[in-house]
Amino acid sequence: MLEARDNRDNPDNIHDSEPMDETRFRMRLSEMKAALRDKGVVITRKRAKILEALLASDRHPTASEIHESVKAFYPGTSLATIYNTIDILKETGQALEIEFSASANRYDGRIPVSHPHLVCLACEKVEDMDAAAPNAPLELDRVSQATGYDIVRLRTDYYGTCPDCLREPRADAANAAERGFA
Amino acid sequence: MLEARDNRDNPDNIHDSEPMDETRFRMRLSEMKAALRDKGVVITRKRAKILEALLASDRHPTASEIHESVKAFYPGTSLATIYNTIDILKETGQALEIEFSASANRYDGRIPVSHPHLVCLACEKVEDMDAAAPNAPLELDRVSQATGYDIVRLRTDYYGTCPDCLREPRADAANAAERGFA
DNA sequence: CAAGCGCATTAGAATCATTCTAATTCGTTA
DNA sequence: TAACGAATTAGAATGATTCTAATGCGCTTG
Repeated sequence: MLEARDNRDNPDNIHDSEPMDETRFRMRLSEMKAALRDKGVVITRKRAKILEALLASDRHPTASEIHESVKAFYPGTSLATIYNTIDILKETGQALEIEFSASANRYDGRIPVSHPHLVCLACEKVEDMDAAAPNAPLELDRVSQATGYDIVRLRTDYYGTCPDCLREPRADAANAAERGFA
Repeated sequence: MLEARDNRDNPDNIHDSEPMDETRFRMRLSEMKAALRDKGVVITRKRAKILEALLASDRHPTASEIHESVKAFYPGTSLATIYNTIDILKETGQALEIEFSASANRYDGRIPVSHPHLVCLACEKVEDMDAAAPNAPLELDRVSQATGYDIVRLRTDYYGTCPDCLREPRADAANAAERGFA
């Protein structure tokens, strides 16, 4: 998690955009597989690749970005399979859907519980913000009691321009395209 | 319309779902018109009706709900006109778009600055939650400084089931909740 | 090894909100 | 009244997602 930039010295750092390290990646991957198997879901090779693509990206991939990743290994893969698998992940609580209407939805398999996101309007990437996450359950209770709602999920997103895009501003489209998911 | 629930006695009440009173409605309406005219936008009769429909609804209407309202007065109105006017309202900062990918976007013309919403997954209505709004500007600064982003907008939504739907669960309630947001 | 069952996968069609396009109409001003 | 630009229109286009119906694959059982 802290391999590229070491920002442990900065107490103000409240977001986490680092790639997962190998250990964490593998742990989370088998956690996901176990959770699926518990529900009777068969882990096919394609499905395994979809889980890997979801975890490997540090940008919160869209369905079609995952599709591209998987097709590198299994060229004949259909988009429908990606959506099917994502649905299973959502149903089993193993992935979080971050909804956008202007562009494609993005998915978080690393931290499948509600937490704040940083959304860059220039390059469209989505980063996790860890700081406020622990408060979330308390917050749900507080709002439930205050409003009479039965609150089950909280969405908190901050929209703006990320440091990279602030540094080298370009046409939004070009910038977004260039930073395409691998 | 909604029967006026009197919840002034409840100090815990932090949401506001009441219809606007006549005075507030008219004030906000002329405020919106003035803001548009300042930008050189002509207020046609249809556009005026669109603004009224946006303000009159206490559910944060969708484009097509506004369309239905306006068609009662001007039957030939096209959906494109609704979207055109909404675009102008967004551009001039007079309406807030609440994005959903699973269903149609909803719009808030009453409080056009970012504030928390309560989203009912059963009946899909969106209510304002006033409590935390004053903190928003500070929050943007805090997050900007902590993350290096230039944060311009904050979205906070609570998803759950509203008191009305908790009281009388409908057949499609569970269905909508499941499909809507995982 | 063969047969059969059920889930996984597929291509392509369908859906739905939204945006675009190009033509027409309206309102204002000269 | 003429003429210009903005407003409005119907319908086509778009793009993400979901649906459908057929096919394929892996597993189990005999």
